[in-house]
Amino acid sequence: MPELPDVEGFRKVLESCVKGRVVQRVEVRDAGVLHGVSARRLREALEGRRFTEPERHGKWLLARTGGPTLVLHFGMTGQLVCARPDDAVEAHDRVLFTVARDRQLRYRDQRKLQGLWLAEEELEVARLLDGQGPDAMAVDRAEFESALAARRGSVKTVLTDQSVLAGLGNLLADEILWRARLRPANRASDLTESDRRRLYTQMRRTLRSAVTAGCVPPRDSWLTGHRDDPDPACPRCGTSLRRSRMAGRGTVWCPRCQPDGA
DNA sequence: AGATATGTTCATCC
DNA sequence: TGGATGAACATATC
Repeated sequence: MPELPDVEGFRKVLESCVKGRVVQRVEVRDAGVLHGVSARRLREALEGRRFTEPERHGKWLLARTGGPTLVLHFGMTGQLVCARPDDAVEAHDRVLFTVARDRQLRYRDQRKLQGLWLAEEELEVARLLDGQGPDAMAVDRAEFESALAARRGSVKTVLTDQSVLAGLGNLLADEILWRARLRPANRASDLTESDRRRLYTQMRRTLRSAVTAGCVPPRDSWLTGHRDDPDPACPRCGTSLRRSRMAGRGTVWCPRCQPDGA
């Protein structure tokens, strides 16, 4: 699930569910999601602290407290849900944060590919986010264009490289490239000035809608709405979509709308 | 049984 | 050094 729009949705969950509230109890049900911190230390560090304004960078989420910062990454299946303490605990609820008699934040994750970190100080936050490129939502046109121009790899690989641009995942990259009419395998450094401008514009538009939806919506008019069709057709021109694999990730594109570069 | 899945990291080869 | 590829991580579903 989680790409930038999903994580932005989780940031809003933090904002509405726990911001301004004091952590009353931390319950670690599966310490396998903790990185570099014990369940005991996590509890000691957070119980009694008040959550402040949460932040997001790319696919990383920072739950700040004024003291230590809880840093979250959701891998492919993680999510953050606002529940009530007496709601039944689900199989994949890994850590529970009770912040009121009727409010409990839950880190839920099936596959445990990523998880939670505790940054005791700002320097550790910086260390965890070290190597992340500019956030895809916040990057300006000039920065975006120069980041792309400097890379020789395929444009899809570059878009999903978190050290170039933070936040885009597999679905978003395919969606944006389809809207910008660029073939994923084209080299980023071969894009023309107008290709790059179009790509930036479409990235913004796509992100705006997806953030509103809280995910990359599988709408009929979007490429993403057809990824799982048995014989997918381009929602724009009806041509059969092509599938391939790039850097180990399933890639979908329209051979007609997204012409071979060069 | 095997392939696939929205992520990241590490090893390896060119 | 960059870039491409594949495996690994853990688990569910088609």
